[in-house]
Amino acid sequence: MSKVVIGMSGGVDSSVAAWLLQKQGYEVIGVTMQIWQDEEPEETEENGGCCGLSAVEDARRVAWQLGIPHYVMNFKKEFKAHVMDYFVEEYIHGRTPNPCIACNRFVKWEALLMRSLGLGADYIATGHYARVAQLENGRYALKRSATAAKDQTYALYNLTQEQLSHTLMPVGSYTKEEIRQMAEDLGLSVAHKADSQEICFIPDHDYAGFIRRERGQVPEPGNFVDREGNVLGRHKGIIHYTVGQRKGLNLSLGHPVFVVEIRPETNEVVIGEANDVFTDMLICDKLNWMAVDGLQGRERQVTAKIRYSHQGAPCVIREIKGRQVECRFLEPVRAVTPGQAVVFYEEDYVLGGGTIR
RNA sequence: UGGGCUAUCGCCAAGCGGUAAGGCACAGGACUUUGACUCCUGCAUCUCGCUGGUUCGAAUCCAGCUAGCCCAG
Repeated sequence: MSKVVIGMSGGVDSSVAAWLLQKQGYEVIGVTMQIWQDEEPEETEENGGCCGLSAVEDARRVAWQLGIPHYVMNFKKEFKAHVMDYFVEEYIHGRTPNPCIACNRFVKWEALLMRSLGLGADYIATGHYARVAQLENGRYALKRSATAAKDQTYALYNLTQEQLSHTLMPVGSYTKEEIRQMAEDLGLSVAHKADSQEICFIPDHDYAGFIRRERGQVPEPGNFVDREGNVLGRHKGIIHYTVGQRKGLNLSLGHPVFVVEIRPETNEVVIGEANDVFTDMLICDKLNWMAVDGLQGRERQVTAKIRYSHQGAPCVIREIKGRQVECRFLEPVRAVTPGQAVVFYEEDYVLGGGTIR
């Protein structure tokens, strides 16, 4: 019997995932990762399923209901190094990070998988809405979940072949509604728990304040300028902004204006009209290939997602010097943002992805 | 200290005697395993620079005052 470690967040999805694996005949071991929470989870408020504060208690209860062992593993060091520090560093440099992607690659997989294999497990599993498949070319690739409404492959594009080969994602074949229904039928206490959302390690949503506390320094105010260089006003420091942003600029120009570019070298935030935030090209680096082993010099027509909640847009990708990929969209896309991930899809498979620069 | 113009929500701005449009900004909510975008709701009532007057009724008419702008000195 194959042994699988399931990462249990205390949410509905991973809870049902554990049961599905059990039903499929695996020897299931529940593990909840402690990544940023304080030792004393006193604030047991409803805080979502991914990595909320009530994670350990809820996960333990579910494991007991399913009759599987449950352990808590501490990954705070890894989380701090690969997620929190990365998050702060990106903002300081005027980019907009996606902490969930880093957390998946380095904490949920790299760290948890290594420790699980060390414990004699064959696989690790999660409650993500995605599917893992081995293709005819021998490579492993993520396949979109059965429902377009809930697909989390974007946040997982950075997983390696090694990691994918030891990964199971049982809920990827179902809809969110079906999963909730199963949880209810099983009588799981977390059946109606709210979905997770927002940055888990910044519950108050004040990420600028978080960066200030982590860095111990206040971001420098600077100028808002238009594309001609005219000064339009003062900004609070570049960490407060991201490309495409409208709210919080405090600029009253009679019509809505948006951030079109952040210039860390001059500490300027460039402001433009709604149209100015559309572009038809982007360049990305730090590529991770999945369904294929690189582009081998040829161009490919793919569908690219430039943010988590993006329906995807058709584009042509090709390799350029410096191990980078150029992506030309057939129709302009809104707010291409440095630091965010671009993920390429062919059919329902993740071809690969990279970091927008 | 001659003449002219203007003073309505944080910004812009409708209103022209009948009981304060709208946009931007801002706040709250929805959406969302990132940041955003988007959507919904709210946002001047001892109130329309101040003080009086005319009128059944004034932000809207009249007078004076104050402030700012422009043109002349």
